Amino acid sequence: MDEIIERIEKELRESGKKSSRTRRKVIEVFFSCGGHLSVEDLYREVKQRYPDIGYVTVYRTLKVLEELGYATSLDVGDGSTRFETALRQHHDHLICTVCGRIYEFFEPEIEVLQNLVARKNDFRILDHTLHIFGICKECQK
Amino acid sequence: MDEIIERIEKELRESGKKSSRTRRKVIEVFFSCGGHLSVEDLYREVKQRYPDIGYVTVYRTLKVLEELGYATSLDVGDGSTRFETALRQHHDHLICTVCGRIYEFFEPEIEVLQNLVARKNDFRILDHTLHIFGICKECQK
DNA sequence: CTTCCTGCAAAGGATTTGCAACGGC
DNA sequence: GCCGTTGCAAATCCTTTGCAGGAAG
Repeated sequence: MDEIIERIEKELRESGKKSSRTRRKVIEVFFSCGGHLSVEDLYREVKQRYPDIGYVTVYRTLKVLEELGYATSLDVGDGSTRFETALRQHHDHLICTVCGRIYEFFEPEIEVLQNLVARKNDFRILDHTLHIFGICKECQK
Repeated sequence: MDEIIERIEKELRESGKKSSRTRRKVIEVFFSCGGHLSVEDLYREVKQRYPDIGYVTVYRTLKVLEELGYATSLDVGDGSTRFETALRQHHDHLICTVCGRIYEFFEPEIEVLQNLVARKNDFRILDHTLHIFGICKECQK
């Protein structure tokens, strides 16, 4: 946990930015929460532990993390952007339209097929998102 | 073309809505354009042929079409929602991050694998979106 | 002491809503 | 005539920006 933050702070400095106390706190909360948080969600968590930190700072910190590659934004179609930590292996999402929960999966075969499709179309892949919307196990009961 | 509009108008009436001249015009333009239009795009097209139609009506008409299943919204990550006609077979998208062009593809194997993933997770699929971002053939030159 | 960061308020863009007039059935 | 639709303006939601003060290097 601390190593991650230190690595990020090091990269921040290397890219001409600064590592402030405030920013460190936001990053710390973000990584300790872990889920698929909206800015709103993260702000709420941050506020609880550090009441003096403002909304805009959370936004800007997430943006910086995304630039450095430590956060990934995803659009689940509910109007607000979600962010997740980008330290783990690539994965895709099962999104429950009833409760909003987000589950992750990784299917190597699908990845392979995507590359195939790209090659067939002379398309150079930079990124991809696969979102499966539906009803999760819990909500089917 | 006309059959489609008539089918939609019939469904509109059946679902307690109405089929007005204005709405018909918007629907007509939407289907004649065909691409992956933003509300802005469609509004511009509509305005050109029927200057009296308002922005909000385009929004609302697209929403109605989506409800009835004749339009699908997709988020390509550029801030505004795109809409496409939903009469064709399901397909996924290659989105060029340089020129913004959107290409379509369909890979049955991927569909099968998605169903497999869902089954493994006891997840009932309602829908899915697979967006591959990258650089298209044209823009690689 | 220069540059970046912070927090507030204010601006911005996309989308939705309230409301009075209008149009379909 | 009743109820959905239209168009305008205003409101709303999420996100970004301007700016003055504060902190980092």
